[in-house]
Amino acid sequence: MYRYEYPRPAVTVDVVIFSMRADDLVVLLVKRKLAPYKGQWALPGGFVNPNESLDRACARELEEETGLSNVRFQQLGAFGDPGRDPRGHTISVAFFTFIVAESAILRAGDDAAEVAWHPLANLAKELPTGTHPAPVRRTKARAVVGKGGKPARPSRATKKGTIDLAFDHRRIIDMAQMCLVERLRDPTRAASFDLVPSHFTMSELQRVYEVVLQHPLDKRNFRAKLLAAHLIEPASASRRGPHRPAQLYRWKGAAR
Amino acid sequence: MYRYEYPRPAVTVDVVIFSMRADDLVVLLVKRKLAPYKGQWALPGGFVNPNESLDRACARELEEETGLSNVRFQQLGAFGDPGRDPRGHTISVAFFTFIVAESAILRAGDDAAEVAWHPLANLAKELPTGTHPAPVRRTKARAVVGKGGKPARPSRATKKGTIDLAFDHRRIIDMAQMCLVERLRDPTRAASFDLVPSHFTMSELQRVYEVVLQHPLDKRNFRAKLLAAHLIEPASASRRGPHRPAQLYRWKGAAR
DNA sequence: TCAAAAGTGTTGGCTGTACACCCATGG
DNA sequence: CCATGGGTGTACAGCCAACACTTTTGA
Repeated sequence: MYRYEYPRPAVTVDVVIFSMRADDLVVLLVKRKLAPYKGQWALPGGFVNPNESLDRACARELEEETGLSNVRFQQLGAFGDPGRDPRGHTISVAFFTFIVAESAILRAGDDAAEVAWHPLANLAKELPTGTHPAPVRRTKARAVVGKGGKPARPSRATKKGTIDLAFDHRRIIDMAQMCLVERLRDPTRAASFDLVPSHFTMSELQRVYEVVLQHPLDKRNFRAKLLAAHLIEPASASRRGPHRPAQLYRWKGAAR
Repeated sequence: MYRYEYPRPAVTVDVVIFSMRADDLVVLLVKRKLAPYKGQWALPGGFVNPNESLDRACARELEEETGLSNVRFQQLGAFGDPGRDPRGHTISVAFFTFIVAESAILRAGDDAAEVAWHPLANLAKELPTGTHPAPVRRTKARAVVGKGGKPARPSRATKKGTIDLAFDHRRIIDMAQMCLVERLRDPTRAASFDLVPSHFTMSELQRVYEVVLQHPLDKRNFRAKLLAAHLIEPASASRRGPHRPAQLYRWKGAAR
């Protein structure tokens, strides 16, 4: 038992980790082993320890619940509406980032019954005041890329199979997504995310952009803009499949 | 006494309110009546009450300590490094905004011995790792505006008269300033601040921009850009001093 | 030789920036 | 009539978006 002269809200951290899988923008979620929201999917996160910085708490909770380490985050903001946690007044500081799903070895631990990537499209939308909105549902695994220029309209029918998240985590994810899109517009800021493996082709990087921004990009413009930023440099050539081999690039300040 | 099963950090809010006075960018500070940092200047702020949203806590604390109300904030982020508060682990959620100093009626209350606007230039700089940096000191009340294009270099000598702030408040102010500058670049976002009174001339608004951005702007470009955004509309003409009268404008969605 | 992805330049529109002179007023 | 700030337009540069064909490879 811990005693304080004045009441204190609890403080948690929550982590939004985006990635791309099969041309879908996905988020890393854990299935809660404990109440509240037992059995529901939620963002990895948990309570901040005494004298622990927010960044450390974030890294620790992520490691405990998903097995991931060595991930660099950006702070998204604090969420403190009363009622956002049924256990009582809880303030959550949210962080977000983007990593390469393939390089992430997941291991459910601690309060997590399960860890998995979920396409954003499969998550039930937050009710934005008023009627319950139709959940987004894609016709195919292939994302909006190449769909014409505008994001695909979600189908109108409330298809079941959409996942309701615990707490206000859907809202946090929405804000993180907006923030991610914002950062991607500037290549310099975008470079602080692990959008692609250490060595990558232009097309690979471009595909990530297209999935996150939800619209197709022009190959030549993309290439030109990125090279103009002088953030990447050529490495050695690759080959693959029945195609012309592509030039590999790496980030300029890269250690490996 | 309040008891919890696990230890909890304390949660506070801090408010950075910028304004312009005599061509200086100023911040609203309170002189602390209580320990820690008793007698030192600090941002208005304080502990979050049970079941109080962060925004409400922010508004309440501001009102209690400075007498200001009806101020709309933007969240800056959470600051939670252990050691930032000598009383123990404390997480602060910071907010910021810009208001018109002239329309603000200040009244020190609560834990504040005094409330006052302070030019940013008078605040001691944060030590950025390494040697103690020279505090900024302006030669005149006139800010950097018209100084050539680049911000003025601070003089090298550690002039006394600079104010050391409590806690990590200097750092918070620095981040808030960066964020404010960022927002001002887009007129749409800038409109969410009270940069000028309800009716204002182009020059008045431009002067605010120049003080915040710390460099002079071109009159014609400024005017053109702002009118192109369709955010303001002409009101009725004014006159003043021995000059040609200036057109008054107001924000388009404005109530009054 | 075919399918599939890689690679490559130019153009037009828009946006930002630099720049100088006349105007209306009060004193 | 003069000092003071108000008001106006144009020209160039850089950035972004649109656009189509050739190249290289494996099958």
